[in-house]
Amino acid sequence: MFSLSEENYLKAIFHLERKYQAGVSTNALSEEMDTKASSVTDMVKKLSEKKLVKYKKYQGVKLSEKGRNAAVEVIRKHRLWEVFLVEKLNFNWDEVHEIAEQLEHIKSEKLTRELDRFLEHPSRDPHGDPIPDAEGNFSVSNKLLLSELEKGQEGICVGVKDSSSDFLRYLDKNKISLGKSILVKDKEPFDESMLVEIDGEKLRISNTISANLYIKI
Amino acid sequence: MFSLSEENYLKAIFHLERKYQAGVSTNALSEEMDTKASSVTDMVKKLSEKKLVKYKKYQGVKLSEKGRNAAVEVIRKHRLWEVFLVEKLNFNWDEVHEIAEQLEHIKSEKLTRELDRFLEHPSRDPHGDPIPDAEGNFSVSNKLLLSELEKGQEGICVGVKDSSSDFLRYLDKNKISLGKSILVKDKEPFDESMLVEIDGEKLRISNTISANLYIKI
DNA sequence: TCCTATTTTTAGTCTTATCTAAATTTAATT
DNA sequence: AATTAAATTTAGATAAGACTAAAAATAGGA
Repeated sequence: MFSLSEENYLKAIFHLERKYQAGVSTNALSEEMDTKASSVTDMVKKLSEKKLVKYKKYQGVKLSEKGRNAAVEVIRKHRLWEVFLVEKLNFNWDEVHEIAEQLEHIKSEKLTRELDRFLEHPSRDPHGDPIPDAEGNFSVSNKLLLSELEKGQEGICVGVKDSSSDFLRYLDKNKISLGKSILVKDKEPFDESMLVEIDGEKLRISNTISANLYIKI
Repeated sequence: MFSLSEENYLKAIFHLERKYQAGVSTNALSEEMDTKASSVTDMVKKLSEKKLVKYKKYQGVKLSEKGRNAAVEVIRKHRLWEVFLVEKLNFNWDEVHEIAEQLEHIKSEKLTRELDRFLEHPSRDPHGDPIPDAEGNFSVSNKLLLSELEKGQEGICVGVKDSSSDFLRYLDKNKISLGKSILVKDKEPFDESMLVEIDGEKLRISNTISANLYIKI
C-alpha cells in the first residue's frame, strides 16, 4: 500500500500535529525525519497527490483522514510489537524502539489482529503510550506530568514523555517503573527539584526528570 | 548490514545451489528472483565486490563463506518466524510464507535469539524444513519422497517439497499433516499413482502429490 | 570447424528517495 | 514600507535497483 518512507513521514506528521496542535512545517518535519527540508518538500508533494495530506506551498501540511488512518495503523503496529518484545521476548523497555521501527512496516492485517489477540489486547505499550484499537481509536487518559504535582500530592506512574534509553535506564536504576506510586515529599521552588517517595524510599529528582514522567492521581 | 535485495539474492542463490548441487546461472537466478537477467548481472557484480559470492563473467555464481552465512541467517529467521506465526498466531501453514518473507529481514541479533528461545528452539518449520542453529548448522535427516516407497512400505510424513498454498491446502483437505503415518497399500505402475492409508482411511494420490511429500521410515 | 540459438553482459533509461545549491516566498524589524 | 533574515521550494545530481534493447560470449548441431 504505502512505502516505508511514506509511512514514516505520515507517522512523523501525526506525532508533530499532536505535539504542537497545529499544522506541521517543513522544517519541523525535516528535523523529525532527520532529512533536508528539500526532501521533505518532495515527499509532501507526493503524499499530497496521494491525498494523504493537505498541503499548500509555504503553508505546512496536515494529515487527511486517509493519512491519519495510515499513520495510526503504523503506530498501532509499532506499539503492539513493543509489547511483544517486552512481554514475550525479554527485552527491556529501553531496547525496543529501533526494532519496532522495523516491525511496524510489516504488511498483514491478520498478523496485526492476531498479535493483538496473542498479547490479550494491550491498551498501552511499555512506555505507557496508548495503543489505538483496530478502528484507530486511542483511549484518552487524564494523566499529568509529575512536575505539575505539588508537595503532598501522590499519584501512580503511568507513562514517560521522553523514551530515550538514557531516561529509561535512569528510571530502571532508581526502581521507578510504571504502576508504582509516587509521593511528593517536598518541592524546591528554586530549581523545581523534588524529593519523592517510592516504595518507602526517598529520592531527589531534578525537574528534567519530573517533567518527563506521567502520573495519574 | 545487507540490503533487502541483497539478502533476497543470497537466499535465492543458496536455494539454487542446494537444488542443483552446482553454481548458479544468471538465468536460473533471474527466474527464481522474478527479475530480468540484466538485473541479476548488476546485482551479482555488486555481491561479488562485497565478497559475498564468487563470480566470473558467463560462469555463474557461487556463494562465498561470508555469503553463505548471510543467506543461512536469513533462512533461519524466515523459518523461525513461520513457526511463530503457526504456533502462536493461529496461522495455517499455507499462509505464512509471504509474511515470513517480510519478517526475515528484520535486523536484530537479540530478536532472533529470543524468538528462538521463546519458541523453544524448534528444529523444523511448519513445512518440515530444518531451521539452522545460530552457528548456521542444519540438522540433516534421511528423509525420502513418498513416491520412492514401494507397496507395503510405511513411513511418517515429515515435510513437503512444494510448499505452495494449493499443495498445502490439498494436504489439509485430505487430513495429511506432518507426523502422520502413511502406509502404501498399492502402487499403480502405469501412472505411479498410489493407494495409501492414513489414520485407517484409504486415499488415492497421484505421483505429483507423492513426489512432493517427504517421508521418514 | 562453422554457424546458429541461447545465455549473458553492456549501455542507457526509469523510479524512489535522498542530497546540494540556488531561487523564491514569507516573516520580522526597523 | 523597505529591507533583511528565515523558511521553503525549485533545479539538478546521485545511488540503488529495476527495466529494455542491443552487443557479446558460449554452447550445440551440422
